[in-house]
Amino acid sequence: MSSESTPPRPTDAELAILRVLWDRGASTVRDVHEALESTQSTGYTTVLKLMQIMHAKGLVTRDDANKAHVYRPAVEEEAIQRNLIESLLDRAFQGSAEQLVLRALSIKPSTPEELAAIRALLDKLEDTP
Amino acid sequence: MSSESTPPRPTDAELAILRVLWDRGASTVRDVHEALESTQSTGYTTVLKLMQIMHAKGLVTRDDANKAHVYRPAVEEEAIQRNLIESLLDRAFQGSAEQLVLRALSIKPSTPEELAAIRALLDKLEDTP
DNA sequence: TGACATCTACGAATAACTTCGTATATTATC
DNA sequence: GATAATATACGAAGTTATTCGTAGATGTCA
Repeated sequence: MSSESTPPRPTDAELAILRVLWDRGASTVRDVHEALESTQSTGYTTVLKLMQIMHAKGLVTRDDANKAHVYRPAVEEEAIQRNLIESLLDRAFQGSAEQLVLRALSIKPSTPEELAAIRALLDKLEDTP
Repeated sequence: MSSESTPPRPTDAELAILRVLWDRGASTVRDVHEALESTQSTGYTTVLKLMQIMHAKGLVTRDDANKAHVYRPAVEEEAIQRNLIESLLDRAFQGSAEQLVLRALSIKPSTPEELAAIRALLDKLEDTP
């Protein structure tokens, strides 16, 4: 039954747009463009074109009832994150999630709360193998 | 003093070659090509060209004393891994290393030993803030 | 030395991603 | 309804990554 269609891999520009959509929810091109303006400096039509491409790829859905089309993410943030991590595991960590985790934890100083959250997950993983 | 020159970002093909060099140590183009053959099916001159580009970029060093040049990695595996993780953090996790760790841990079932290693690192992080 | 194998150098084709200008359609406003 | 504002659609250029064929240099060995 499970037809697990491999979620498409977003490019960098696409990922930036997806993040806006995940954060804001349904948005017009203008919304996304303004949200990205603080960080990047891409033209309006560039964002438009990218979102059209993403629509063709099935990364977003689109409601064109009104003049300004409204876009929504068609992929789950968690699924994309999982994909990106698996790709990174294959390419740079020989598949070892633990190496990646160790490396990630040593990059940034974490707050006690964050460390506690990770510890809690470890507990759960050890309990239910 | 620290002139922390940002390590260059390897592409996918470059990363595959770097992994061979990290594993095997000093290698000729032929060595790398043969090592990659099991996984990919890239032509010899393709690998050659890539390694020449990597040399120009400073990703590898080269000893051309003999006819077959000998290449060595010029960047540390750990530094590249750190870079890739930081890039992924910025692009997909809003900088939250914890989210990435939690996601990574939930992907693959880990052995008790691996979980213990992570736990040990957590202990260390909590002890020395 | 001469024939053969092996290597590097180089140019160039292909594909993917990103960018934006221009044209055209739609909506709002006076 | 005319004008301005705003939207989409489309084509195309620039960049980067990947690929490989061919030419020329270098080494091997009988």
